[in-house]
Amino acid sequence: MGIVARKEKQKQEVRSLILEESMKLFVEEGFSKVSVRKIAERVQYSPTTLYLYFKDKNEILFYCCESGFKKMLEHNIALGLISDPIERLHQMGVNYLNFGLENPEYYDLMFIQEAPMSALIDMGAGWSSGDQALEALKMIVQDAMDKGVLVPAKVETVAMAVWSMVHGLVSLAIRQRLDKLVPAEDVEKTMHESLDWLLKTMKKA
Amino acid sequence: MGIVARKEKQKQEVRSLILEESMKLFVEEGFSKVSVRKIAERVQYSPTTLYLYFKDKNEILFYCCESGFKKMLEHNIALGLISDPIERLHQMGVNYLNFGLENPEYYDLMFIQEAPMSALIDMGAGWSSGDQALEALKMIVQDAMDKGVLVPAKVETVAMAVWSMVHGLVSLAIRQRLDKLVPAEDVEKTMHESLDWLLKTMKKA
DNA sequence: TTGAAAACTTAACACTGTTAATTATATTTA
DNA sequence: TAAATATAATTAACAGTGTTAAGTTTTCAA
Repeated sequence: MGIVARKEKQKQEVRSLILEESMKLFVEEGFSKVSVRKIAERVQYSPTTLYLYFKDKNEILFYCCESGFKKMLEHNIALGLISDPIERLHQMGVNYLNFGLENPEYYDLMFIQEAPMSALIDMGAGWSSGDQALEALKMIVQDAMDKGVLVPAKVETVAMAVWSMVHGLVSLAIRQRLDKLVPAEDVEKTMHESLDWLLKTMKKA
Repeated sequence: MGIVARKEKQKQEVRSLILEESMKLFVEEGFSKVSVRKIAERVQYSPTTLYLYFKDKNEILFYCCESGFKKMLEHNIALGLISDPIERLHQMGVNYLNFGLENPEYYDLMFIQEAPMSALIDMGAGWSSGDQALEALKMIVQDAMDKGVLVPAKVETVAMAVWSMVHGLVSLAIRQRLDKLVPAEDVEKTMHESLDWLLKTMKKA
């Protein structure tokens, strides 16, 4: 049965190729410019062939999204070295802002577009990579409370607050809303100040 | 010159009709289902006629957005009655969450989609209704600091933090992300708890 | 070498936003 | 009132979208 294994491997290679080229298209032209036909042209297949490898466009977007999470997790590798929970949470926030601002197209896909979530529902699958990131956040918050540097509260409540805050910053920035509050050239600086402010404020006196 | 005035009035009536029907379409079918042809069918005009009244689809979206802000401001009318700045800020946040959850299609248009902002740039105009809402937020924050119930900080920094937080909550909820953190049936409750937590945390001891 | 299975493509449908050219309808002038 | 002119609205068309069904080519086992 070596032949069926090889075939399977080839199939996976085509799948990977499609996803790779899709993501290049994203980064180069932005979410709204990505179309099935353009992806097909890049991988040198007919547009309809993509439907032999993926259920629909949403499913392609979903898998791109997944690799966005991998990219994001890389940012957080060095995080374990920081022992102070508040400092670790702070650095996690800084990483989040930087990832979003440096990879707006990825961020859009992962947290703003509804297409990947629709695919997820269609597939009946779980949001494994996203869940992983959320678990990490909850654990840090829990740790901070255990060590008494955070006022005790429900973990989910605080985690939701922190996540919403950094997501709000990034998504408003990406969608050109924050420059209505401060001049465009001050947006990034003020975003970091807001994050600093939150961490300072929530730290137990 | 009575005749030219009447003509102008008629033109405005058609414009209003187009916008009204556009918004009905929004609420009924959602942002992604709104098309120039569907709007045209509703107002009983040919699709191309809309281009005699608006530059393009983005401009229609922009004006719909504007009336979304009007709707939002209505929620905040009773706000002036609350004298305690923290309590007022809190109620403003509650109103924001409720508006977003009750009018997801409007919210999408106002704060998530990029189309209205693109129109704004094309038109060279200002974000008057949005600016108004942001000014109100800044004033409350300033007031709270003046009255010593908030730790002094740059007003823009705190305003950005608060806005980002509530926007993060609403936009993550709308885009089905928050139910990855808590069960779907607990989302709304936990959103309010997060807001409560923030206000309690930032209040000067 | 033949026959079946897998991989891929072509043609088509029903949409999308938008422009140019054309027709119909008022309004103004002779 | 009739002809000329502006204004308003439409039809036809372009280039694009996601997706499905039917047909073709290629690959591989008997």
